Amino acid sequence: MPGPNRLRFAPSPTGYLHVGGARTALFNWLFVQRYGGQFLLRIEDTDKARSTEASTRAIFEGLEWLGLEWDEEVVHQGANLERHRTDVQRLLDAGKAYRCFCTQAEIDEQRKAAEARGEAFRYDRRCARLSADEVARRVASDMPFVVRFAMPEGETTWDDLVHGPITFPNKDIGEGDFIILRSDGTPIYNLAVVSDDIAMRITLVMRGDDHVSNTPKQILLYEALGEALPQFAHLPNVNGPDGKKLSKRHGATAVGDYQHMGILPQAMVNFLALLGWAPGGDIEVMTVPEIIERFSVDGLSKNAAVFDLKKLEWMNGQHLSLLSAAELAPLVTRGVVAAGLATEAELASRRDWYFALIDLLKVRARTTDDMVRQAIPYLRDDIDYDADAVAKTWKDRAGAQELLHATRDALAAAPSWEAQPLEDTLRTLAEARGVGAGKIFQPLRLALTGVTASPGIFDVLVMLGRDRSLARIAAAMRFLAEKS
RNA sequence: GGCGGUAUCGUCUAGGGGACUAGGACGGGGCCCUCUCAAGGCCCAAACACGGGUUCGAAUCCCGUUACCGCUACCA
Repeated sequence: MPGPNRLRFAPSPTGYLHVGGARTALFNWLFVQRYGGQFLLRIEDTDKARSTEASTRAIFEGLEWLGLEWDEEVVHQGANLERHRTDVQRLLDAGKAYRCFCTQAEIDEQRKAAEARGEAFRYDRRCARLSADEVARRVASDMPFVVRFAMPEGETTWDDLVHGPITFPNKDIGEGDFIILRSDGTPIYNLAVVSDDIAMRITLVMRGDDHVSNTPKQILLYEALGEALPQFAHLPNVNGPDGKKLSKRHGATAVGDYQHMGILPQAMVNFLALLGWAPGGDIEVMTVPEIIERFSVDGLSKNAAVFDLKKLEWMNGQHLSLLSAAELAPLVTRGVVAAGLATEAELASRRDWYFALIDLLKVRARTTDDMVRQAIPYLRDDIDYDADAVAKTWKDRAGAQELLHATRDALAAAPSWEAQPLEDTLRTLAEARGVGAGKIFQPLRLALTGVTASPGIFDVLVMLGRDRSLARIAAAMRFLAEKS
């Protein structure tokens, strides 16, 4: 096999980068990382009406976030119009394509008639039978035409890297002699793709399953052009929970949405990689280098996969735990600052404390957004009490008040403000009062954090510090006094 | 309608003729740990779409049926 692998991801810039596209890009990238070669990016912007600059940017941003760096310059398909026309001309010169002067209305009529007869429509190639003189005369008189590919007899087969051999009888490919050049002189998708893949010296076309029926057309085009064929690999679709193509109706579909939900790019990559590929063993949580090391085309599966948000969140939690506080800090800081909980400078000024907080929160969070939410009691001066928690934990207001009072006195008298002495203090208090330690911890937790779920109570006390802890308890007592 | 693709627990999948009383993971249920919540550990429920072959033997190979998906444009 000559030359290095050259693969490309070729999205059309008609929206954001959705998870299916990201998965396709990822597999192309993984193949190159694993087997060597180049991963190229081509923007298929020949449909001017639907293509936007903003969505091109969104695609770049999505790929960059995932860490899927591409090689060489980005190719914009729209810039290659001249080559596309030249390739059409080559086909025309070689007699592999011909001008068709049938109007849209005529074709529609034929199509309708065929349907009425219950038959599949196929172009009757009447224009292929026009004499050279007649064609010249019509062209000279400025009669509009499209260029059609002259479909050969026989059948077209390729050995798909994921599906194995796939064969199409040529008579069943599309509507017969398909159009390759519009009457306005612009190329149709299949021609543009082939022309570009040849120019980019692509050796493996790895794309979504929805392209399998385009493949025989493209193979025929390569052959008519006298060019060597690349290999093909068609990845199964990514569907929503109802088994239908993933769409907005299913919730977040853009990779950017997951970034904003606090999903880690490495978790997204890990999750996406497992959608349609399996390493073979029982390993699931992997770093990107581990995925690359294990990646193999043999592990690609043929069947469509359903995107399961629950599993993504679980996986994100796994990756969160894998990262150090230092690695997580920039991500969490962004959220903390955006939520107006603290400034970057404030966090930097007590770095050790901040990192300790991150370590405490990361194990009980599934996203970085969760961490920001859970960090609130430690960053704000005042806290709100969760209504349900108050109703349950401080049900007996007078009793709770009295208990908090005793707790505060005990804590205020603690020999030092560290986890172990604080634990000894509170357990001694519980014993003295003849109650289980939990009976003291929960009301205290609510006073300290406003909620019933938090890290261990001694860690909370330490994170809050002596002054703030005692102040919180005092505030809770005032709250209870007012309410009773 | 035609053509193509796919078919293992609810979901992601392992499995490529005997190692399958079908394994792992998410999710669900239970227990343990425990100051709560997570994390972690242990356990439970849960699948080879159906029908024919081939074979001593089929989740694995072949054919058919069914279901689902895709394509069937002067969209990409």
